[in-house]
Amino acid sequence: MIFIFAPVKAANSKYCQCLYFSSNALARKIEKLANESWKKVGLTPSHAYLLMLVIEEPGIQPSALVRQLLLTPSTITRLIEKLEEKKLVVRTNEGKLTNVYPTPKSKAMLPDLKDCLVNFYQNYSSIIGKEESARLVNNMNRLVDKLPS
Amino acid sequence: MIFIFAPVKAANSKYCQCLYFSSNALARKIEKLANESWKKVGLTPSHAYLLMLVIEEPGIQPSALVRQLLLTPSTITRLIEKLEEKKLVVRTNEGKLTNVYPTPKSKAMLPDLKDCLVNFYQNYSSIIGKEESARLVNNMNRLVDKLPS
DNA sequence: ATGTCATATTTGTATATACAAATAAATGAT
DNA sequence: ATCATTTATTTGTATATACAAATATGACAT
Repeated sequence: MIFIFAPVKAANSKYCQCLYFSSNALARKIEKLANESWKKVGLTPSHAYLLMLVIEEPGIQPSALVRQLLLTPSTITRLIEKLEEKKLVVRTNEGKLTNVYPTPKSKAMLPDLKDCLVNFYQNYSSIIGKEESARLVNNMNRLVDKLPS
Repeated sequence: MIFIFAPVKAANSKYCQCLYFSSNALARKIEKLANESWKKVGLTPSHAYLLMLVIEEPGIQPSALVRQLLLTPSTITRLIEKLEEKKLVVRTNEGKLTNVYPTPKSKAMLPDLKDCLVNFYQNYSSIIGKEESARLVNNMNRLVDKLPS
């Protein structure tokens, strides 16, 4: 295959040997791919992951979502707010705790959400290979756990 | 070492086997580490990388910066605008092209910028190891180049 | 009981990034 | 020469995320 115009490649970048550069470039590309996969349910991947956790564990608290999604408390609140606007979750307050519950509407969406997840997985693993992606995911997670929070 | 409260770990997350989750979690942590390293020059890592490219190649055009940094044209424009406000670069227009030049102020900063780069590299490689990080960076770049733009 | 500290959540604000559309200039075909 | 297409850049707007501060509640020692 001949590229008349040079394709934009990380390998062509001066800073491609820097972890900052590579991890960001990768995350942005993956994000784009994931957005495609979750378009069918009209949610961003983050909202969809959070919603799936809520459906699987009704009444789950924001602090637990923080731990599951590795996002900050404020981000979790904002994600929940958006899902609440869309009538996909409801919040109840008991003392200082908040419980997040799915609605009938979102429970009915669960099969579609799982389809998106499968679709996304198949999508990226067809591009980069099942074993390779599994290996990379493991390496990345090891790193995440080593780095300071 | 005993953790009274469970640390937040990717391994504890339900979705830790998903590339979306892992790549984002990693990028966010790396971003935080990088922000620390570049605090000394008062720039975010993205601004600093862009600025270093401009200093190394005065007159470089936004389109070239897009290719080097794997960011979108609009993002590049916004980054340049901010550096212009800080009097670290200037722009000239010739026809449809734009040239970006460093200022004396930013040229004087180059050693500090490189220090930040070295500091960042030493920082993360002391945490995760030189070979391991190099290997990971290579894997990530291979992926970036495989994924559709 | 009271006061201090820790925990859970939300709110105000800032920021990097992207998409889509707009603008402008260059190229090429007829 | 003129018109359509491509290329380069900017602008308007939206969004996910985070930090810092605010709020509220619970726990615990005295």
